[in-house]
Amino acid sequence: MAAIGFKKHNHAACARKAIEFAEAHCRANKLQLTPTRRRVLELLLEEHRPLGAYDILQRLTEEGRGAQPSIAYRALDFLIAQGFAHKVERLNAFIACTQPRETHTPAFMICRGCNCVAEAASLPARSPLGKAAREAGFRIEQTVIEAEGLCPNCIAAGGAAA
Amino acid sequence: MAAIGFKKHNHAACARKAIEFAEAHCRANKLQLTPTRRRVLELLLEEHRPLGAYDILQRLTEEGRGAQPSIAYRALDFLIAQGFAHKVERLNAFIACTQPRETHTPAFMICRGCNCVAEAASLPARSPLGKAAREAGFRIEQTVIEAEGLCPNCIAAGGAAA
DNA sequence: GTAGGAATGTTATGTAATAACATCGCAATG
DNA sequence: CATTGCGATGTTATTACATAACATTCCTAC
Repeated sequence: MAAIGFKKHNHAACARKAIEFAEAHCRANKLQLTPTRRRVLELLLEEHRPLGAYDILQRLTEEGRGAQPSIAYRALDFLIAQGFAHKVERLNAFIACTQPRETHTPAFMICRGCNCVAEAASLPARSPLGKAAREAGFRIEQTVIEAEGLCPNCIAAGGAAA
Repeated sequence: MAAIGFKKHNHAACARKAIEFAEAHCRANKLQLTPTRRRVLELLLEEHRPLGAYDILQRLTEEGRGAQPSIAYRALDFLIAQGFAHKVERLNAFIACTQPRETHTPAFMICRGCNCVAEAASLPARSPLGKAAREAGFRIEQTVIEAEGLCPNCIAAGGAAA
């Protein structure tokens, strides 16, 4: 839980924190937060919306960092592996992690009105899914938990056929 | 819960039941279970694995039912809308519903060892996600709940680097 | 008998992701 | 200081997934 949710907040500060966390994490684990990787993380942090890999690629291209899908996918793979970003399967798109310091299985709330996404921490073990898995003898390694609907702002606005 | 799980079972019987249910549902709601729609459902029911849209399309083509993606996607859209099938977002693939009679939000357990998938019924309202949504004022309309890991058979087999 | 709606046919295009292989730069080691 | 190994990039090509847009067919209801 503890979704940072759909409230306004200080973007610049949250982005700066995330970058600092990534830097520290990479230093501590001898990983390279290379310019492209760092830039992709910055791009994701500028939004609380998911970006497609090709949106990112376009930005990179405009900035002269190469025009091939691999460029974007490789950076994204790294960011995801380190927990700095997540893939939103429902949208085939990517989003910066808003709570990178905790080990977590992210859960997303995707607003179909304004296309924003909030991240919550899920606890798979406690969910009905976790229970079903135990009963079935299934060993969960990763989970995708995504809800689509309307955020409070869009509900208030009577947005998108609420 | 109540995953039909990873056990062996009578394929033919479960497929027949699902088809019968679909027929009845369509009759009751004046919907057309056309030959292509019916055939796609049958194809999905032959497996407890997800099939890609293009896998299905290939089968349809071999059977002389047209070779364009739309054919497959339209049939799948119909089956999904009626709850006879689901999309597994993680795999960009489709699977027949194993519990069509209940209104449900499906949850999937995807085995990376044998590529089989079991369906469980999730209860979004009771999950951590449901709680987070209530706290955030988010109105859930649809959920994607998917777990990836190893099924009991593959664990027993020491399968795929268990 | 013809108007409307649902389903299908068909062509084309758009979007997402990966494969495969070459190269570069750096750091550890002998 | 050569060389080997590895992680990161560069580059070309291909594969996979999905939808747009428009024509046609077929049934049914008026």
